[in-house]
Amino acid sequence: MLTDECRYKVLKLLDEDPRLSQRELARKMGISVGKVNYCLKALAQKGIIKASNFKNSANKQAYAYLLTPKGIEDKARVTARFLKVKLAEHAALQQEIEQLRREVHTCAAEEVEP
Amino acid sequence: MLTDECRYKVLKLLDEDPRLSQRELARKMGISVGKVNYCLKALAQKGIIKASNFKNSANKQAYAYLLTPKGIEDKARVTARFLKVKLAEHAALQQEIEQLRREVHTCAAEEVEP
DNA sequence: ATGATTGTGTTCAATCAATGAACACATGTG
DNA sequence: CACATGTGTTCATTGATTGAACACAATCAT
Repeated sequence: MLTDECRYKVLKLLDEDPRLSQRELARKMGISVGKVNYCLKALAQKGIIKASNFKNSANKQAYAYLLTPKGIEDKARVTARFLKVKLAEHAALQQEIEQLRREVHTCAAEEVEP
Repeated sequence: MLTDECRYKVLKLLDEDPRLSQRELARKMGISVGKVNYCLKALAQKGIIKASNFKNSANKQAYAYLLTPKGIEDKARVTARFLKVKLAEHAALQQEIEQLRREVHTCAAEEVEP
């Protein structure tokens, strides 16, 4: 896939340091190299990142994955969207926690009375 | 699988209404019937729930999935554990949101300056 | 009565994201 | 030169999840 979360994290990390290898990205993101590779290709195809010397270079060793102007724009958009989702999650979680607190109390009560 | 989340939700819903069908459970939990069936069997095998007339009954139409005493105990334990996890998630989310807020601001700034 | 419809639980082949070992290549090292 | 290390890339395998299909029971309509 290429979820918003993945997209956001990749762009954030590459914006901070475009010279991260796919394995470093994988480690920092907590996903596999295969998935990182897939995401990078997807983002490159969308023109969101540009790998310096992608595919036909004499120096195949390492790439720098640079955000294109479109990429910077996209990063802002995705980040904002992601924030929105997280805020919603936060609110939902808050409610769920309240519910859980009540559950814990009633369960504890049930536990006592035989 | 039989995650804590699944376990908690099933026990909560069945505690509220043991007469829920597997399809109703699936709908309320947002998962497939197959998974519900799997979870119920797992919980039954653990002795956490007991299906009235499970497997060898004249009336095969519908079961009531009742929490056993062990089930009630388990529900309390799982709920507490689940609450703990959710609180941790909540804290993590809070930090992530802070981070995102900063990101949004810097991105917006970058957007302006050419 | 009997056929049709609805509602059970159950099964299991198919799906699909995700993994990570394996590969080809390039560079650095001894 | 050989060897180790570090790239990106590939792809068979894994494993959870799905949901259509099935057998059975009860109810409804004719």
